[in-house]
Amino acid sequence: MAVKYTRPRGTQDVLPNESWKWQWVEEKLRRTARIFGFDEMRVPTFETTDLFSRGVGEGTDIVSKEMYTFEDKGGRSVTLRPEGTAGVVRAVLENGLLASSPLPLKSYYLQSCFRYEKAQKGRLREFHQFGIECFGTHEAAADVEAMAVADSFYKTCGVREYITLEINSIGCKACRPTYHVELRQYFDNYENDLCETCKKRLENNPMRILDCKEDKCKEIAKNAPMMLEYLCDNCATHFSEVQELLAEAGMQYVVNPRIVRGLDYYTNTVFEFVAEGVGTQGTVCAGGRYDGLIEELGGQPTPAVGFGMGVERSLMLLEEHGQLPEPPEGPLLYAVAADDAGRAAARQVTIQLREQNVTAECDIAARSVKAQMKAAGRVNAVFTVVLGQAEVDGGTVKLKRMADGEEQEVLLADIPAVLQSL
RNA sequence: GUGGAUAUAGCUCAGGUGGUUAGAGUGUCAGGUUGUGGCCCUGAAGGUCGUGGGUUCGAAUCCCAUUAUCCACCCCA
Repeated sequence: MAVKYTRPRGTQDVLPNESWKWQWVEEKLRRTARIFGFDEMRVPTFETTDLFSRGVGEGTDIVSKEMYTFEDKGGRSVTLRPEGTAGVVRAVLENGLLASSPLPLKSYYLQSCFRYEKAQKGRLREFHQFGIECFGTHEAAADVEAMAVADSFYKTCGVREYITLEINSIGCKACRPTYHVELRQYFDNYENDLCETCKKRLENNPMRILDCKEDKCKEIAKNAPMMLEYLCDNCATHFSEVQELLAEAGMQYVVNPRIVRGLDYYTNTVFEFVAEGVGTQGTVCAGGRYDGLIEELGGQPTPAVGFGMGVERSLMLLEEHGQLPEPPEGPLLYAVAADDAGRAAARQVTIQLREQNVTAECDIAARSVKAQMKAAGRVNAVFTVVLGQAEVDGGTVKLKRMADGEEQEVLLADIPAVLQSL
């Protein structure tokens, strides 16, 4: 009796006919990172639970209700990473990189993350994030370089024009508290008109109200004081430097004073790349500065900036705008066998080509010539050759170009050389 | 966590008011004579109609429950 196994909710299979898209995007991301001088960092899929509750923030939705947390056999509480930054920071500290490697330290990652959410379009429980982190400088140039990585990636993919870069500053330890007081005072006047969740936010994190999607809250928030008006001199200067450098780099952006990130560690500059029509999940890449996180996780106070980019969402965006390339070519040669002598010859040619790093295939399913030709067409083979006793005896074969059916006669022994010269 | 929709072949879907062996397209495999793909033609395989109950002589079809999926809210990448 067959039990049917289905994949867990919110997960996805990438099938053979789609995997090339992933590889293509991944390669582009890695290449972009390399061009900007970021090196890959690979960290564990799970970490001590505490790292995330500390790093991401006890009060955030991610930590309070979306983590895949479990106890291992040793009784330790571990968690599948819900985001990339905390783990990277942990690794950087644990390996003493801030003391031993040249600063700024620039690294990137491409990995899956896990969040226990109700799945929908563009929102999965296991999803993939590309991200970069830059440690050791508080300069605005670092903020802008981070944004430039994403900007450049989207540009080379041909979708930059469908995406808006929104930036904001949410202040620092010095100026945010005063703003919070002001903000709370403002919202206190409207407390009864706010939605239920916002009433709670009023206590915990009043800035989140600015971000609320409820009409009534939006209406109230319209006239609320903005963080930008309360930035201390340092933050204000920093923010205007960011904008100058963005302009200098020719990067289109808009200031959106309502951007509030959902992770606690952000300070100062925050930004989002927002696209239309990726489900309702418009944010395709988001990040900012997190000058307090390293200290929070036990390191020396160190400024840092980075972002996370949703790979699935970016892929959806590329697909939607027809910016994915044609599927890759199949094997350069498919050697078709007509009889036993031909089978041996086909295997031989295939082996030779593969040894020379040329993609080649032959039938391994004992199929008819016609079926083999069909198979060759299906795998997108560039050339085919039919081998049988006659070819083996005569030593010449017809190399057929599948695209137009044109055949050229070559020596059986010359096939590798001919194909390699193309 | 909240709301809405849907569940029939690998995929996309038909199957008025319940009635014999549940269909199509596509995909897969095999053929259309002797050793050649894409088009065309033929055939085959493939479904306990999500699952469990109920109504009925009889349920893919009506009712209830359950599960799953999708979409949206929340939140986020």
